[in-house]
Amino acid sequence: MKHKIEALILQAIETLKSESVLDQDISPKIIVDRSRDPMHGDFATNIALMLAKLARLSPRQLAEKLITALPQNDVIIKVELAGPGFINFFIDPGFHFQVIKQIHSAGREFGLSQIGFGKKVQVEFVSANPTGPLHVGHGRGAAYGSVVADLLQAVGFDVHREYYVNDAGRQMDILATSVWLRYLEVCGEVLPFPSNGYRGDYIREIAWNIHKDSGTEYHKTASSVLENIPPDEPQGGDKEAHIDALIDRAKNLLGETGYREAFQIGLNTILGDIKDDLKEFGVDYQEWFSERQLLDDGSVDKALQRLQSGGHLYEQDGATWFASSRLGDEKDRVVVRENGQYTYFASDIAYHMNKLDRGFDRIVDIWGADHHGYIPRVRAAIAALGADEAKLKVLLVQFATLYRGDEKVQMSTRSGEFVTLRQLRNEVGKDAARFFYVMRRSEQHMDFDLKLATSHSNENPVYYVQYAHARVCSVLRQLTEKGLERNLQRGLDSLDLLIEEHEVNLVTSLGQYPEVLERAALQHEPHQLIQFLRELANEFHTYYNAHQFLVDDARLRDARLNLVCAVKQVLANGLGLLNITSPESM
RNA sequence: GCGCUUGUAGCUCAACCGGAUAGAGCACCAGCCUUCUAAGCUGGGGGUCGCAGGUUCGAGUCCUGCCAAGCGCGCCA
Repeated sequence: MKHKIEALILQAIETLKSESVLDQDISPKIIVDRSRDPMHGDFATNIALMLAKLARLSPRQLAEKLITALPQNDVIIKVELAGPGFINFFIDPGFHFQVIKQIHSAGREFGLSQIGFGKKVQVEFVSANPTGPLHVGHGRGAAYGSVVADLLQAVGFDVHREYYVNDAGRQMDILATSVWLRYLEVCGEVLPFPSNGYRGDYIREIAWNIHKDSGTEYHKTASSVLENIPPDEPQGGDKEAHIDALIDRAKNLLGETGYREAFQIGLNTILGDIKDDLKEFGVDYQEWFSERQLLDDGSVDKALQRLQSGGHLYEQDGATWFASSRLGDEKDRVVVRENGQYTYFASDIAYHMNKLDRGFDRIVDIWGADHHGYIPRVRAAIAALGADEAKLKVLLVQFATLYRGDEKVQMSTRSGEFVTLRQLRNEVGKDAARFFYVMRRSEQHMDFDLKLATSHSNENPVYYVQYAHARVCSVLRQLTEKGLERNLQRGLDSLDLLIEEHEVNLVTSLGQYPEVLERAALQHEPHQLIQFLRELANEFHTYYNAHQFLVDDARLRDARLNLVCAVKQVLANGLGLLNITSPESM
């Protein structure tokens, strides 16, 4: 409808151009908005205010001419000039009600569109290091990312969801070594645990399982492990040097293959947990992309060569630098360290080159807000690789500060003290958790009160929306119990009986659903969909309290049932996009 | 110190690429269940949109400065 009016205005402008009221070369952006106040009709445009200067007319004069030039059509019953020069459009109420027919025929498809034109878009999100289970901090990125991806798909993009697995690098070595040291404890060895190691119970579990499956295959004595290892921090040493020495010792004592095996078992176990968690949380990926693969298949080399040939690399202090400051970054960045190892950034350049080479029209990276300083260097890399950096869209998710009542919950992966996503899901349930996470704008800091979220009280707004759905189902059950049947066609033929204010409001809202989806998707703002669903639920509950649906008049009854079934359908569609269930009863 | 993000009702948050009288929920007060689920509805109080300038027909929204909070400024990931 919005687009229809936009088209009409455009025609009117063309007419005025041909009459030389407007210059030929102007091509204004037509903005049509839903009117907030019903007094102002259904839609409004400010186009006359925008173009008044160019037309050398007062806004109201121009609006007058535009209204006159508006082509004949069958949907607009009244056009008004208002205020400083707004043009308000009043839609034929009968036309509003046609949306009920559309909803009944489109069903689950209602609201979907093709404005994405099948463009290929890659969405990468969560990508947490596989060094421990996902915690509630990752939950927001998971919920947000998956809904952003689903929304883009709903409006016609070809979406590829991806998790970048950081299965290389020092953190993974620390993980493997932590597992091995715990394993040695299971074997009966007594040795101090490094302050920089991963201390979570899940490490012990993995160690225990390795011992169960492989016995003493990786067993070495404590003395051979600790011999000549520099002291840990609590003993006055350097914790980094200490853990690095332990990593080297593990590689020496276990040998390349032995170490690799232990490493792999740890990785597989944790990554497996992460995959399970996300799946249970309603998050599905098309691809789990391995960082190690980039290193192993020479992609990182290739990426650096490409930067080299473009003249973007230089040597200094024994390291290789990427001249990112020439491309908008604060300073240049090291890609190959003095010791010959690639930095994390090097593989990230390769990863983004890979994304570009796969032919995505758009690349969406969803990161925690603490990584915002990373954006300029990745943009610089994309530009240096010769690609259009506008293809990259980075969306930041602020961390949720966790509270239990008034008390702030402190979390640290290393110490193993955190609330896992699994715990949250078990306590709150998938529906409430997802709803809660996506309810606010992603850049907005968020207080997540576990006490509130875990309490199954009516304060949780997800129940409010779900309840509206369940109520419609309940009405339909009542209908059957009364021995009545719904006649769809009779209802559709009787839509003109829906004259109550509540009914008009509901139908108007239903008609907005496709616009809401479009906006939420293009602006990457799932909370707009939530907002809409809450409003729709509110209008339904109000209607429910004000009017009886199961009335004696069969025509009115069927018309109303068609309306509430349309509401049910849209609620289910919206909740479905959020991957939240639509219960038949509560 | 520099950079990014945020600042709206007592609390948590909305406000559609600048638009007409800034809206919800929670909390508070007063009402509504012999009628389709009261996890609901109706009404009420509650605001110098952080502060000060600027841009224009019009600013919570854009620009500048200041104040405050979070985050970031490694040859870590």
